[in-house]
Amino acid sequence: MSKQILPIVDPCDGEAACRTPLVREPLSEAEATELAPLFKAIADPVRLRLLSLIASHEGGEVCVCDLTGAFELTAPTISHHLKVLRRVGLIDSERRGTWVYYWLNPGVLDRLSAVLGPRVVAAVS
Amino acid sequence: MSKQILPIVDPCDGEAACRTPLVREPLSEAEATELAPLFKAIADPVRLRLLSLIASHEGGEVCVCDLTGAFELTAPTISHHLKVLRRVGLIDSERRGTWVYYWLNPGVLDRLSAVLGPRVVAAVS
DNA sequence: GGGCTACTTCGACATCCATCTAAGTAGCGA
DNA sequence: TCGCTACTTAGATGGATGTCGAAGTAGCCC
Repeated sequence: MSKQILPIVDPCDGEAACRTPLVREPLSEAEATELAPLFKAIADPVRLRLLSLIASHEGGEVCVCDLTGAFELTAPTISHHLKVLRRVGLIDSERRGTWVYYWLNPGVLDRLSAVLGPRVVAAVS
Repeated sequence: MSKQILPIVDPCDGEAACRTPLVREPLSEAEATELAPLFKAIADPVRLRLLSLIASHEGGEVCVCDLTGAFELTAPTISHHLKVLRRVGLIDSERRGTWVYYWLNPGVLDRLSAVLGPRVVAAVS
């Protein structure tokens, strides 16, 4: 009846900041300098919603035209926010004909989650 | 031999933004407005390191005097960053005699991690 | 009380940032 | 090629933010 927690997935690129949560040991200056821009990118209500709209969308990608309608903001402003998210690698985009599609880059969000939290994907033997 | 993932811990205060990760369904405007300031608070390399120093410290609390030495910044600047972290509820503090001690407020960091990530603490039957 | 230490608050300043309008680019269809 | 749609880039602007020095507050000890 003993509980056993076995981490089986580490969606990590091998860096210490990914493997070790904030709470386990002090973040180095280099790690903090690398992570801060990622958190800064999501530290805006519009970008949080954009990221969520993109990440949760059926099919994994969204046309910009589907995003602008969700906000009372001009198209350049939405474009600016998308650029911020793209610059830090959270999302990527491609033009296909008239439209531009955005999708979530896998792993990056998981890494941020892993830095903050003690939660681990676990399996049982 | 089937893997089974049973969430046993949900360090959540009951709000939707906590239970449901960003990737599962679109964040509401209210949720995004509430979460953004929290991410903004940790979206700075100095505050990330401060938070990590506090969170990972033996005994759970740290004297400010132990923090200032870790940075090449003036005391007012450190004090300012601590205030930012405290304002959003990530940390709390108390004066005991000459010194002021800071500690991590439980749950808040877990909640942010839960919003970003699909990772769940799991147990096995 | 006087002086010392440990912070915090205040005020200033330079920089960054979210937003807008206007203008630019890219594809499509007539 | 002309016009239309779908963005993106450029430039401007008001507001937020990180940092500092100086001053304020709080506790301790002589």
